[in-house]
Amino acid sequence: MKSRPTIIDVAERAGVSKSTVSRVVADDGQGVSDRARERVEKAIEELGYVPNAVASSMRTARTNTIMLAIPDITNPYWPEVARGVQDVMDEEGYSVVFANSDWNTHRERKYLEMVRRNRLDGLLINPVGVSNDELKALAVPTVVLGLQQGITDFDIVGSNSYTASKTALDHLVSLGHRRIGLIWGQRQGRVKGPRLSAYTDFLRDAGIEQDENLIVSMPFSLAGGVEGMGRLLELERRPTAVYCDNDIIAIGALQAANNAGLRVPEDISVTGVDDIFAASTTTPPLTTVSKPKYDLGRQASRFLLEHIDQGTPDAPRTLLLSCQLRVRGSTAPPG
Amino acid sequence: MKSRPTIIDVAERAGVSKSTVSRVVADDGQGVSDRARERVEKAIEELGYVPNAVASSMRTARTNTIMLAIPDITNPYWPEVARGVQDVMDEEGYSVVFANSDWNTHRERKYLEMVRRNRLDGLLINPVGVSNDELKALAVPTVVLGLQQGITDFDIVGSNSYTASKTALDHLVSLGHRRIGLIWGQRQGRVKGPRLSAYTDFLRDAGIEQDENLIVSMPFSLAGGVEGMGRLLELERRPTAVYCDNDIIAIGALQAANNAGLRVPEDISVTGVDDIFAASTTTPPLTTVSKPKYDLGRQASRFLLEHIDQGTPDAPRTLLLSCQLRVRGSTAPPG
DNA sequence: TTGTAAGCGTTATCAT
DNA sequence: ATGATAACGCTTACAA
Repeated sequence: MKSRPTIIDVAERAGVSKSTVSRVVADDGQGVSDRARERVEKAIEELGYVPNAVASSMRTARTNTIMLAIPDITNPYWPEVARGVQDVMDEEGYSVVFANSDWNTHRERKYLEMVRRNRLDGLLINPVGVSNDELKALAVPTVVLGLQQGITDFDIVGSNSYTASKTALDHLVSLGHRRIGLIWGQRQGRVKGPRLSAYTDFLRDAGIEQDENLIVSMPFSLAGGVEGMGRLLELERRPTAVYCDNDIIAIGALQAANNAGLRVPEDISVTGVDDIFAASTTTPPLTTVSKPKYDLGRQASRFLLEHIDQGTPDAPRTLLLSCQLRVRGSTAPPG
Repeated sequence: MKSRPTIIDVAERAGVSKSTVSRVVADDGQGVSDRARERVEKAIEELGYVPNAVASSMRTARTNTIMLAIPDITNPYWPEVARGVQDVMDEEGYSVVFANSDWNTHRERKYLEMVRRNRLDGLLINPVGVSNDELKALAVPTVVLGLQQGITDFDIVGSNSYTASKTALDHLVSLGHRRIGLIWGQRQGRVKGPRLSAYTDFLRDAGIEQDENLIVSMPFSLAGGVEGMGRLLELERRPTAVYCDNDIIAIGALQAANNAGLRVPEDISVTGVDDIFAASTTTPPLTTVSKPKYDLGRQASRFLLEHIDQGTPDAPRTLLLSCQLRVRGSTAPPG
């Protein structure tokens, strides 16, 4: 049971030095005679030689591996983002290590340490607890996924939910709605939410009277949506439409409306945000604001690769991809 | 801009040798005096030393990293499996690299090569094209996810869909259905499907007349489900219930039934397999066979870790986790 | 208990 | 165009 052939075995077999073998493997178009190249390639073939990336990393201080740290791959929002990341990294010959922080700062910190120990080349992160400074202390090329309060020194790639929310609200208003509820998702004390300000700003600009009672704050879950819609339906003056902070909440709201014997959209309209798969399979299918999830992953990856190759640029950029309103069946003029 | 401190820096600062530092870092409870340990720990602290895993791998020939190769993380079935893998690997200090083959054998082969180059410690794979022999040639601890035809030399962790299908069929029959359609998912010429045999076997055992027309084969997609249900509804003698090969197909079938003006479950019952998130949010919610996706990931990981730690066992095992029937709203006695 | 020293498989520098 | 040779940072016999 002899172990894997090394560059030396190849060199011996080809009758050249390690250096030459290394040169043909690197394939930089460096100076190697055709004759030498041929013999080396033949030897590689015969021995089934596969270069040892670990040894290479040792010398070059590059691992060609990055980490993607997100809260939870099980949340229907993330797989597409992950796929975007995966695809561009793959093209560029990078491996991507996945990490699920589970909204747990402690776990998240462990991942940062893993990045250091394993000398990963970069980090793509949707931070749930770590600060701008901690990220800075990591001293590794980093791009942040999603708009985050307090992130000032890194490139950020997110989506323009402020504008997107306005589009959705505009859709509702143009249908004739004036009394619009908001089920707003609780983030753990971070971003107060472009979506909340979009709501307030929009209503003000549209000259619609604001009503504190129409705003409820709920966890990002089906149950949160159910509960939130429940609250809204208890109101004396019910909303005719409800704008939910994400699709999962919206689906919960849809269910609550159904359970209360209301028809959607005839009796009440509902909209969500994200456009996860399940949003298209409800009855009625959910009108929602589609986030460019896949592209978000791709763009963030491109930025990260730039940082890795060309060093972190002087001024951090914020790239906001635009969202798209997908009008489906859950919205209609007020009954 | 000095680079990261190495074990030598720590040694110097603590006034000991590298070996000693290495010993306290390894923390094997090896012979190290309390005094030495203290000084080393202090030095590590002060310097902010983080061991270089790459260098370590170089010596130990272990990377503490495995690869999870699946067709597509975007398919709602996989994220939970991935999460299971992630969680146990995390506990054991392993990183997991993700790879999406996209049902492309070529891509899949590239991933196998990546496993070699990067000297990964193990592979968890749902093979889409590579053969048992190719996997064997990899010579890396491997566990296969999902029952696969032709895999003879590896541990397999899957779910008992044969039994599960029978349970679902039994549910339908006990509700009174006798004419049960099957929308069967096309795999790329691999497993003919325990689900198909389950169907045939079950009907035979239940003394129900078989009808070729009730079996249609479709791609694993929403469109496939729509189309499949369409075919079934064109039949002179329509089925009163349809058993679908997975939830996505079932959801498509549900939509087709709705579009045809049929009520589910009053006019026709529908069941799926997998229990993806969207299955619980349709109207009516889908009765389905729930696969132990998370556990599947966990179990497969445990097997893999055994192989890594104790070497590949003599006889490959096949572990079939059992599925659970989830009766929801899409099934009822025939109208 | 501690230290010395020999690798691990590459890449990069410097001669030739 | 090619070859010696010195790192890279760690682990692990073996010696002391």
